[in-house]
Amino acid sequence: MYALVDCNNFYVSCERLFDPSLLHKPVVVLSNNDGCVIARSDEAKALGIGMGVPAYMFDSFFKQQGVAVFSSNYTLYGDISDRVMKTLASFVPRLEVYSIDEAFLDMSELTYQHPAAIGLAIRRTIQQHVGVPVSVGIAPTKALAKMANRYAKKRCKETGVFYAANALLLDEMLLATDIADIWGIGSQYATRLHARGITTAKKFTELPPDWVREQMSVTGLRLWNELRGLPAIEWEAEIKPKKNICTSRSLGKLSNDYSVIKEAISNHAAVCALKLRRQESVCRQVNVFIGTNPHKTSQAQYHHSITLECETATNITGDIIAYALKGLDIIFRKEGYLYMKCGVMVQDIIPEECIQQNLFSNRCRKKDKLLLTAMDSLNLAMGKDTVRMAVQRFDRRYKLRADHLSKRYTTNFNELLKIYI
DNA sequence: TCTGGGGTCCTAGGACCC
DNA sequence: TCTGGGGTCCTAGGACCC
Repeated sequence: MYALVDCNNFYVSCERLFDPSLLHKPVVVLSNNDGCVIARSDEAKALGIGMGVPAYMFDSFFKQQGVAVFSSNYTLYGDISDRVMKTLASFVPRLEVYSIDEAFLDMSELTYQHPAAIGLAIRRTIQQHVGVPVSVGIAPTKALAKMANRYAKKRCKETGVFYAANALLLDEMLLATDIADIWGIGSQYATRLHARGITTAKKFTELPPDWVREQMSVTGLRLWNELRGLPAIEWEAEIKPKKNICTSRSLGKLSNDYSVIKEAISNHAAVCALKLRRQESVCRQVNVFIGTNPHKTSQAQYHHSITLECETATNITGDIIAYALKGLDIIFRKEGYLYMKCGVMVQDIIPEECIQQNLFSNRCRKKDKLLLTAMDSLNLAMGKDTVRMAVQRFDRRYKLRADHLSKRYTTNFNELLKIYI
């Protein structure tokens, strides 16, 4: 038996934590650069604000309806997420953190307690210890637990917990779940299934397996088995090292200033290198990409990327920046284009201890490593941009929009919540 | 009348997730 | 002025090997 615990409207709940006046009011959180809506409170959903809608189109609507708007504050959300996960871990021997606001719990060893009672206890404890509301779905497989969670949000608003305890309840849930709301069925598959008259999860489970395999590959077949109660999706308790690491951002405003883009690419490359070091990996390829604004169809479009092979697998900031800038130099076209976004991706990632030294290199890795360790620990202790490479500069000339940013209440001493008495 | 039978690796593209 | 930023897995087809 598995449980899926999911925080309700997570980013919104994080903002409400430090401003209770936001409770029962429409609240939205925007993506980076205040681009589009990525989290909505129930009240905002009820106003018809869709997921992913461009924020600028709703400016006046937000004002008119009294919608509270926030820029995304990942420092805050990350810290609240850690607290939720730590609390969840205290309930079960096996926990799989699935995303910033969701985790699977293996309930199979907790036979001395009723699963629904555990679900209720989890919800109560998280509310009390962290302060964000969660929903709990409990069922025999991961895909069914996902579905049960959704079902709990819709049908069990009071308790926030749904336990698919028997075949009858499972069937009820499968019948009530739209095909498009199944985990693993996106818009493409939903359309294909609809065309065949498959509208509910129940009907999906009644399809012949050969058809599912042919139309939706082994992934679809796994899902089919899962929804019939047969576990087919693996349990991933430990966090696996990433196979690709990407850092990219909008530039904040359109630009074709090579030196500004160079600065941005250097910063993205440095973050990639740091992410590599954190998971004790090195990469053998560096990819750099730039692009104009695809929404501005009236303007000339240019999207290009290039991948460079590293001489030796590396996670050294200076190396990754050098490769990225070399790539940028090759793909950058100034005349006629205005760039909106750029980024760096490191690929072909292997564990740090597997580095094959280049036979002709006289590089001293030990020295590099000492320098980077010093740099990382300084940045950890004194703020993330304290020590940086010269090309990254200190006078950021590109800046994301974040006009509605809340404080980093839980992670920065200067931004603690102030209470006046 | 008639052109083997295995493999592996890589890439691009398509689907999905949060 | 203004539309995010990450990831994963699977498949088909081509190149190449013996």
